Amino acid sequence: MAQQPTLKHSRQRDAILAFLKTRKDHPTADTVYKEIRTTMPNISLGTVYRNLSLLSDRGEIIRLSCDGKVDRFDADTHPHYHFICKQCGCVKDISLPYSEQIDQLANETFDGSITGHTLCFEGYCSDCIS
Amino acid sequence: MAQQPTLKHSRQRDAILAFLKTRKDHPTADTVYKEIRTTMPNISLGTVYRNLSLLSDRGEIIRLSCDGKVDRFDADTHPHYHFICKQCGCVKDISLPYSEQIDQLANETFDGSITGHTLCFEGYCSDCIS
DNA sequence: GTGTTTGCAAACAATTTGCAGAATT
DNA sequence: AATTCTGCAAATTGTTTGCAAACAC
Repeated sequence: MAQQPTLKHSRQRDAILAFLKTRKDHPTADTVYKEIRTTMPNISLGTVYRNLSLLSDRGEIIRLSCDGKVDRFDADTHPHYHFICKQCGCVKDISLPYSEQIDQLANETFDGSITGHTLCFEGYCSDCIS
Repeated sequence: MAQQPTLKHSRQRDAILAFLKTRKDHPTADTVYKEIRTTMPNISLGTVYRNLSLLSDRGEIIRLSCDGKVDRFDADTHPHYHFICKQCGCVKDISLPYSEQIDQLANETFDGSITGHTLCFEGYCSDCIS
């Protein structure tokens, strides 16, 4: 779709990607911003948003829109499912195998072309149950 | 969760629900607003939002957050799956049976309690393919 | 009459964007 | 030197909220 302009290196982008790789809790842009700022104090929120978009456009990270309000980001790019807690809003990975067959199945009766799907479970996380 | 205050009748709410029942394309709040305004010119956008939230809280309609940006609303409240077009953004119903088993399956390895899921397919709709 | 709902406008939260200067190739 | 990238601030978008008047029961 969008042709890629030559990509230049940037300390900021490196830091963002590196940080995301250390986290399994699917941070929001704001969380990324606040964390990175502890080691790189003048990074701006705009830069964080720009790089998160750039990275997810290039498939180096995944953008999650589970809750319909805040986007979250995941450095684990292999297709997998998520869970969102109705109480605290935390997002976790679900260890079910990703099913390509369901796309075929859906395609059979669909007047168009299905290329993938996102599946988000909801309920209460272990912390919110107790 | 939230205790229900006695519900009073409102022409606006009736109109919104009636309108939604005539549509299968999962309109956004803004679409609802613009449509209703053709027959009820001084309805306000705030009222539309308030009633859409109220109706979905009461389970009379469903709020869809497929694309992570705009919410859409559906008067068809029985659990079913959706499709969103990567090109034009239209949202359509998918005629796959809703699977309760998948929640059980996910629950088996999940440290918490899963109560449901939302599944959204993506790809290109018939109009965008040609 | 009491309490809910409305219209309006202002407030809000998340995200995007324009621009001049800094960094990368 | 040519471009991309950054910081900053202002702009945009979608949605929520406070308030006084209007409406429903």
